[in-house]
Amino acid sequence: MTLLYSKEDRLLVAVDCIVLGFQDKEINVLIVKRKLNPLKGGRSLMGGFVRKNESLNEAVARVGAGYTGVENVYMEQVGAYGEVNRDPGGRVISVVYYALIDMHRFDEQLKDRHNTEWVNIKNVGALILDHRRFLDDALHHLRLQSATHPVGFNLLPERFTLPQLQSLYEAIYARDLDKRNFRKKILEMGVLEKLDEKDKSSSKRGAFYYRFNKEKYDYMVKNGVDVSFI
Amino acid sequence: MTLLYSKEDRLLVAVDCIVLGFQDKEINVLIVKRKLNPLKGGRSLMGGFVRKNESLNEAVARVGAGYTGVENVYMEQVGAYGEVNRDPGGRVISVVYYALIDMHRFDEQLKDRHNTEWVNIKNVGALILDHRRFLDDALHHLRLQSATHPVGFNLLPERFTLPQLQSLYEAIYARDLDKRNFRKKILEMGVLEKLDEKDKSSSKRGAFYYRFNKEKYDYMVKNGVDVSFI
DNA sequence: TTTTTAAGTGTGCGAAAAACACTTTTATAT
DNA sequence: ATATAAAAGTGTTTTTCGCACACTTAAAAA
Repeated sequence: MTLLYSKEDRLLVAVDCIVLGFQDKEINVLIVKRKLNPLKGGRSLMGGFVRKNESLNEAVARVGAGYTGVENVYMEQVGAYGEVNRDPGGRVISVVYYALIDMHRFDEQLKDRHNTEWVNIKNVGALILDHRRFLDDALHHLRLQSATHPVGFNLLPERFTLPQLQSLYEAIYARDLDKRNFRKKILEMGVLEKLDEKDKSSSKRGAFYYRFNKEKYDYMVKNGVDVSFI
Repeated sequence: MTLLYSKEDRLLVAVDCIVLGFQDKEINVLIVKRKLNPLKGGRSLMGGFVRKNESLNEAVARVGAGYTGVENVYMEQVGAYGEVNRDPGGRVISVVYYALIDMHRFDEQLKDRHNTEWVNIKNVGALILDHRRFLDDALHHLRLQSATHPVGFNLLPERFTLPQLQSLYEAIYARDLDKRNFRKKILEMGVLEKLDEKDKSSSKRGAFYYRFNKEKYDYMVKNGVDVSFI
């Protein structure tokens, strides 16, 4: 069975995991100082090779969890990159994903261990190989995805306020949004639950917490109600 | 240099090429009777393995041209699929693309040689492995892409009529469009050139030929004019 | 009790999308 | 020559949606 394709070339397949988080009105990406040659010490995304007995999804979840300590994370595939000489270390096909995590769940201890740091996406600068392109493509994908699907909530804690949510979308789209229009539209969709408690950390008055009702959203989608996002 | 990653597993990497064409108001996909085991004789998309010294793009162009005789084809990547057991013939990562071709350029002689046939996308039915999912994902991608980019023209000859173009978009979106609204919108964009000649093949009156002016479109995009499609 | 600061709230206008039906052209049939 | 048939071509009205816009409220701190 495993000999059927025996004459074909076999290649290294890597996954690269772009870990994104949101804090203080900014989107941040986890950047690592690369541990191996070539380009040891260079600023890099988190990558790893796909093993014979794991799927792409399993591989990227493994790599992501290794650097963040967070499991069961929302991920999207950006695409596969396969130029012959994209990696001077060898012929490597790279499949790129981005992961959206709640930064509060990030395991800070892993930061020193792996030499990672959170960098505001506005200030990332150059990265090794074609990683800068991976990041740009991922952010482009995220913007498209955010406009039609409720993916942003994965970057927030379970309970969040409307000002927080607005600043998240402002960070994703890199432009200011009108407060009244934003609130009107997001509340009209009917997938946010207002809670009784307030977050007082950023104002005297405090802002009510909300929660995303995924069950209701899924139900609406299943029944053909079109729920387009912001 | 090539020994740097020597301990890592190497995998088979395939490209699958979904060849789409348009004729008689219908979108068709090229389906092949598979030549090799396993699943020899099954209804399949066109695939091939990526060689050590070719990029993904080169591989898929090679595979596509082998079955259609058409080169320099518009292609889009759909994604990479990497479940461990997706192919009973071995551990294969598949990177899926779709190609949009003008069916008039298709080399009919290759049809018999490779046992291919054009099938209306409405009547494709079951395919081997996860190819049915590849096709569904590709069509989804094509719909999104068509709404924002002028990709449909790749499915038409250089000269086409507005009724043809409309029926193409109707096929892509699988719904009827209003003739007046369609024509108004597409002409207002200012990227179609009306020619003097008429196509008389489908009506007594005849319909004027048009041509897509890619240079003008690119110029408009470069200068920030947003040209959204239908 | 005054001040400060962010949270919260409603309306009106303009542009774009969607609905809608008749006229024109011309080959073919009578 | 005239009638017919069949698809191409053409504008206007209505509706919807996005976008601009400014004041009030709550509550801690001074």
